[in-house]
Amino acid sequence: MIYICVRKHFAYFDVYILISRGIDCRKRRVRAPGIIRKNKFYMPDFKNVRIKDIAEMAGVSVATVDRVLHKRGKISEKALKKVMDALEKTGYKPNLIASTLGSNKKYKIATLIPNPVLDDYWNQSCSGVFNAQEDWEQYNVHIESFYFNLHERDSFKKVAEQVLNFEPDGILIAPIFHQEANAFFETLDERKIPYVLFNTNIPEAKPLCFIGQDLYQSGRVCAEMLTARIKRPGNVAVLHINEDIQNAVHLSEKERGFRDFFKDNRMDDYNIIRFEFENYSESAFSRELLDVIVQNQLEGIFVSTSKGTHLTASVIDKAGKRDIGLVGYDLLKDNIHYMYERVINYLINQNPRKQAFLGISYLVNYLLFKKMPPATVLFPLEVVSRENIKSYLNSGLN
Amino acid sequence: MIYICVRKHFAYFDVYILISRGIDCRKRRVRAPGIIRKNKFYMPDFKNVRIKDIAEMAGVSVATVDRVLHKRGKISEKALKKVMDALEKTGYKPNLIASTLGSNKKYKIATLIPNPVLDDYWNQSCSGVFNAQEDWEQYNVHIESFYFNLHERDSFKKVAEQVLNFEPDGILIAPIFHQEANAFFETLDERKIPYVLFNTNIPEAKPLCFIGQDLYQSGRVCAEMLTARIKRPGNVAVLHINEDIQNAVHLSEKERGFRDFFKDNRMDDYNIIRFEFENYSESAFSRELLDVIVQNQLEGIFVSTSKGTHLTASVIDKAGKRDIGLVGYDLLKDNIHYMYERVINYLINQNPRKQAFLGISYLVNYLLFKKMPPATVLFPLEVVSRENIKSYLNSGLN
DNA sequence: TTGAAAGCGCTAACAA
DNA sequence: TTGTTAGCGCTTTCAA
Repeated sequence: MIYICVRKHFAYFDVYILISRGIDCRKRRVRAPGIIRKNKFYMPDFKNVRIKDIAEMAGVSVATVDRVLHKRGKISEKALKKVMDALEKTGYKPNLIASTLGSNKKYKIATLIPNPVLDDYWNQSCSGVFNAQEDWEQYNVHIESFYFNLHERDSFKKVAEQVLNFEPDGILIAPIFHQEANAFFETLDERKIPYVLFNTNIPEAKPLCFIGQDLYQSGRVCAEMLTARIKRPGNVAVLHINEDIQNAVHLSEKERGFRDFFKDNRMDDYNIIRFEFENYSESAFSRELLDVIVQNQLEGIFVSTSKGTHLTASVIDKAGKRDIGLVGYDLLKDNIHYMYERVINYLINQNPRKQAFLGISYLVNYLLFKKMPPATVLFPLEVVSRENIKSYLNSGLN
Repeated sequence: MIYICVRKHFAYFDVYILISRGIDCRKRRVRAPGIIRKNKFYMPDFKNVRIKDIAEMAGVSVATVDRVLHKRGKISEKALKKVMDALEKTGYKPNLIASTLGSNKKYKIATLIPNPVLDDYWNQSCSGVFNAQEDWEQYNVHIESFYFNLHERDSFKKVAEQVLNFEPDGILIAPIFHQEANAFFETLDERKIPYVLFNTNIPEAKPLCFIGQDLYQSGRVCAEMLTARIKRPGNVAVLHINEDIQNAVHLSEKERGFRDFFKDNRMDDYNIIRFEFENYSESAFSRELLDVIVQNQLEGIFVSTSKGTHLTASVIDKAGKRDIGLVGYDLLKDNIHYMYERVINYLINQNPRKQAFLGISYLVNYLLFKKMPPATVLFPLEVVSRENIKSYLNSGLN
């Protein structure tokens, strides 16, 4: 039980909280006597409840309370009950600052993502990791980045091995290669190493959290924006331009959303055609795509990948076909260029930088403060156009 | 001087750092012997330099080092030099966590914003404050909200007085009333109370930070989206619907951007007409607006305020004029409704919740960790449509 | 002008 | 199963 004793002292109140066994636990001189709501004591100027207070209330030691809080060691039923009671009554919240300082642990976090050198998209993820690194270095967390080759499954396997050797306390992973990733997750689950997934979801995995976007809905948004741009209905192409088939599911979800938008809005006067380009040389791609455009008299194009977006834009630009609507993904350097050039009309921002940044934050908060992240975080489907693109480029990680 | 002594021990290294006077300050068994860069020692697994280390290097006490670090109290030239030297050599960085814990200070933050009861926009700001409150309460920061009446300048003055009496360590302000706010800022500057501005910028003020949006550009985005929606050029209206003229500058910036978009894109086939509605009763407003719509054969409407957006939508809806394009502001409950109802086509999200949340975060980080926020934070101009609105509603404060 | 020492709230090793 | 105690790195009071 909590008893409160208030004595007026000029403009102030002397406040005592008497906790259980009649112990005068605290005394403070404050401006207002505070209030009790739901059996809990609230006082603006007042100290928070500490472990020590809980211990005194429950008639046990701080170590016992600590054991209850962290579910470690063994505790008698009786002690457990008393502590839980006190916790409940006071609405105890741990002081995370004291906790990190006290534990004085060092945490190692690994990232397992595609090599940023060859791909601006992953380069942006990378920069998100670096930003997080700066934020957390004072908290005794060390982040080590491991990069695999986006085009080689074996590279993923090999680098995953390196990550294991690093013995991280947590990992941020872009699980591009479904199968290889799954094998890796098994090891992680065994060793109880928590991991956060981003960009690509793997349904079988049991990560701390997945960070990404709703791909189906993202396809719908692209359809919405593309049709807003197109003046007269006609042929519309879905282009899957990727280096490997790994992304198959990923991309077809977007296509499904894209097509459903037309269906649901009864836009029967549009004809949607699908094309895939895989492992093409640039000149071959250029030729093929041009063929597609001319032969089908395309009114609009939806590209399902970020890199594919500027590859397509480049072809359209060279062919002088700017009247074709073009919608794609992400604020890559080249995409930004073609947006200003009015070749690309809309970009959906997948925000790789923020995805990575948030992933690290979740990991750190989990390790340091035992704070559980949400199981799934789906980022907003940001529509970027010529007029608002700068506002996105200038805005940080807020 | 820093001396390092490394001894190989199987796969590990015993590392000693010998700091000045030959004191063996630390010994750790680590995986790699670390490196020296720019005369500083870096070691992944290694402890940071502490005040104690500096004190030992300089041959003084920790108290003296603390005095140097915080420029408080008097120190002899000699001691100062020695400490500065050690600080320099080691690249000392304070442990902010220990610092906050040690000082055990309590911070009071006040918010000075319009009363949330009557306006969903400010209600959302409010909820951002509450979210921040939850995040920070365990860190000994107490947030007190002070509300003024959006329609009365005097109320701002009065409540500002109350804020002062509360003696806050920092304030978050939505400075709706230009003049009154300026007077308030003077007092704050005098008393050296830091404040963060959000929503409305006041050029003369010297806040810690301003959080808002680029209003001009926001008007341009609205024009862009509205014209994407409109099928054939024609009359377009700019509607300023507000309860008072205070927002004048605020709103005309948006209008300027809106108009410039048409100019810059040579869309001469559009005719832009401006209307103001002030202090109307709902029925009068409804009648007047309907008049405007019919008489001008409007193709599209741009509403510059969030509340005005659903007021307009309601009129359009009742009149069954859904073919008129409508673009406005913010994810207010009523706006969301009319977006699903296909009356509103696009909303620009000003994100009042996040603006307030971030404002508090900046204030707390400044007070607790001496972390300086950016001078200006302009939020991205988020385009919200029927297809991506859910992704915005579901996403939290990330 | 300086230093010793007692906190801040929590953790964890050790003893009982 | 429980309690005691010495940290974590910094601040701050008090005495010298």
